[in-house]
Amino acid sequence: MEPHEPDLTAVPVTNVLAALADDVRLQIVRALAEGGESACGSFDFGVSKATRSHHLRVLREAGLTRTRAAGTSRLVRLRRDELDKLYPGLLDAVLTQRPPA
Amino acid sequence: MEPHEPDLTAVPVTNVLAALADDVRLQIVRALAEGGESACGSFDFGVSKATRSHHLRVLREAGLTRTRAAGTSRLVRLRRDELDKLYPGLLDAVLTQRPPA
DNA sequence: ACCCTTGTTCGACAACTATCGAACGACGCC
DNA sequence: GGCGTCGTTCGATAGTTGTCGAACAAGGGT
Repeated sequence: MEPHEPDLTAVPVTNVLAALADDVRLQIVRALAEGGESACGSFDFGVSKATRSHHLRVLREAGLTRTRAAGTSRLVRLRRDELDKLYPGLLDAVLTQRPPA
Repeated sequence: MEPHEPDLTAVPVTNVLAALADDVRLQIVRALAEGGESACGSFDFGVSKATRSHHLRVLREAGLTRTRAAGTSRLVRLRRDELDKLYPGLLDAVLTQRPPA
């Protein structure tokens, strides 16, 4: 089964934005941006593994991440270069933690 | 009744992104970015006026636009300065028309 | 071979959202 | 005052999405 990793240019902008417009997924993206390639299991944000798997699929199908198998785990990484090339400033704008004031 | 125009810093990023993650709303935002302040009625993107009104409210409540009454119309404008300050690069990244290839 | 760990998939369910027509309200104009 | 325009709000509906538990599949270790 192919991992469904689309060409980023083929994904409508609205899909990319929708993928980022969820708190859990944004936390995943932040963790990936900071920690680099990580196993799915490392994202414990208070949701079940079924839900986590769902969110990872949404991110993957929106062209935001790539996944590869590694033993019994799967390693996920941000497609940062492509993202920055196609949407310069988007990730930076979204990832930056804003001051609470 | 106040027009519900929140402080941008009080709006969660996910709300801003969700507001942009819709094709109709993105067209509205693009039109505003190009044409400046415009009347609600100038956005005819194949939806009813009820739906248009709904989308304009979503944009307003996400802090993306401001609305003011002007006679029988209402003029909407993009809060571009604030947006660019708080999320530098976001609008630029999203507004740029992608090459179809 | 067995089991444990890691993820995915499958319903199911609740919540949200985009859409519409119709009713309503506000304003300007004749 | 009366009418037409512009826009909002209401109620309904169909579709999408976030969430879960349970079942399943694939690997690694012992």
